[in-house]
Amino acid sequence: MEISSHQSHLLQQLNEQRRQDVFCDCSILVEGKIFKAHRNVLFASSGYFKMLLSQNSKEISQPTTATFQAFSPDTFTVILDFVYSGKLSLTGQNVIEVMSAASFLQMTDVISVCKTFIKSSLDISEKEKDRYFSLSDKDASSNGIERSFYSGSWQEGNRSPHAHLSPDQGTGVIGGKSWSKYNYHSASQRNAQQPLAKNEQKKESMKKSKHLKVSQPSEVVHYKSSKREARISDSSSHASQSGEQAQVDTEMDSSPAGYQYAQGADVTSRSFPDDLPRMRFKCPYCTHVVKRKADLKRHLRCHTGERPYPCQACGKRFSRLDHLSSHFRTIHQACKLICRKCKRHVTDVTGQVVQEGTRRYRLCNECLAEVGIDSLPMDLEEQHLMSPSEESKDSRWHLSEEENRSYVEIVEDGSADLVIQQVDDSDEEEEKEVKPNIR
DNA sequence: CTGGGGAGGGGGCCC
DNA sequence: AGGGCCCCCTCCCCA
Repeated sequence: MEISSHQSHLLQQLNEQRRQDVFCDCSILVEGKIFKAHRNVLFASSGYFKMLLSQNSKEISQPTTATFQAFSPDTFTVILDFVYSGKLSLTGQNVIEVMSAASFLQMTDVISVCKTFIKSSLDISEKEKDRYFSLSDKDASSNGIERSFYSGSWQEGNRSPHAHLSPDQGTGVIGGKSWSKYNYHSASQRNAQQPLAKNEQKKESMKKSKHLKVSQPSEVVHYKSSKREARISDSSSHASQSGEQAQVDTEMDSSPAGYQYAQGADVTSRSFPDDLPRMRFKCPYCTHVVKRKADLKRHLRCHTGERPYPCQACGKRFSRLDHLSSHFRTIHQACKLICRKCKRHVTDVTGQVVQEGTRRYRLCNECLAEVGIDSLPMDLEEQHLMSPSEESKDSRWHLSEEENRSYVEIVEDGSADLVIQQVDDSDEEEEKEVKPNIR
């Protein structure tokens, strides 16, 4: 016969003992703050403590002390509260640090919940954007053009975005049902439903497979092929690891100088010399370590596949605003003062901008003559396309009815019609509608 | 088949 | 913290 309340009661009792410092045989020093705990509980909860305490098991009569500077006392409070209660108090502000700490402490359940939390957070932010575009879609649809791809992920399963618990509010409970109610879409799944210019679809479909792979944590070790990443991975001998847990374990085991499990070891000071920044943020998906939380947030997008910055002109989505800006300048604004044909430097006088579909580039007058284009279009409708940076300053991808219409028309117009325009480098660039107008 | 160029993408870091 | 720039790498296309 099993009494179901026994486990929770036992944990409750242990937590009470911890709070009252009863039978605590372990002290954890985090940035000067001392946490009392029970060796047994820590041993059972954390791979890190398991290693640490098993090394010191012979000295069981001595109280164990561990010192951490890799995370803040607040973060460790969240971790320790989880260990003694099963409840993980995640917020949008602390999730990165908690995940980083959990990775350090080898607490895979916590890592998983953090990942789920981040995913749900990304889903919500994506859905908020999607909802926005969906609202804009009504404008587009009213013009007779369907753009159902943005709202597709919602309709699936009749879920409302508001049915989701906000990551900033919720508390996940491992082993409970609090998280199971979420039915997440991976970023790659979302991508599959997003709009693409016709000429991009083939390319994107190839890249999607990459993203699908990335979105599977168990395969992340195999994801990177760049030399840069290889360099990072080399330091911890990850080549043969296949699973996420194995990866985490290896990080802890094979670091040459850091992560040593000695009594009272100041792990961070061994890992990072004094002249380096003390706080580092480790990616839970790979071995990458960054100095700033913002950089980790940015890096995480390469694992989640989140692409929050769509190009207004062609619909292609980017994970970073600067990449979108670069794309927009290069592809749609013809910012390079180089003749695309002969590669010579051109000016407003010596060259002109040529428009091919949504793509714009420059040709020198000689190459223009060679191609056989010698006149400017006469009856182009005006089209206003803000650069991504201007757009983000303004209304954060807000599409007015007018802009929305022109955007949709451009996306739909995949023809390779050539349109020549006068070079206009002013910030308030007035672009012309794409129309077949070349003889 | 191969080399060059364009475009995309990731990291570091400054403002 | 976010934006943006620079650098580097990879992939793809094309001659």
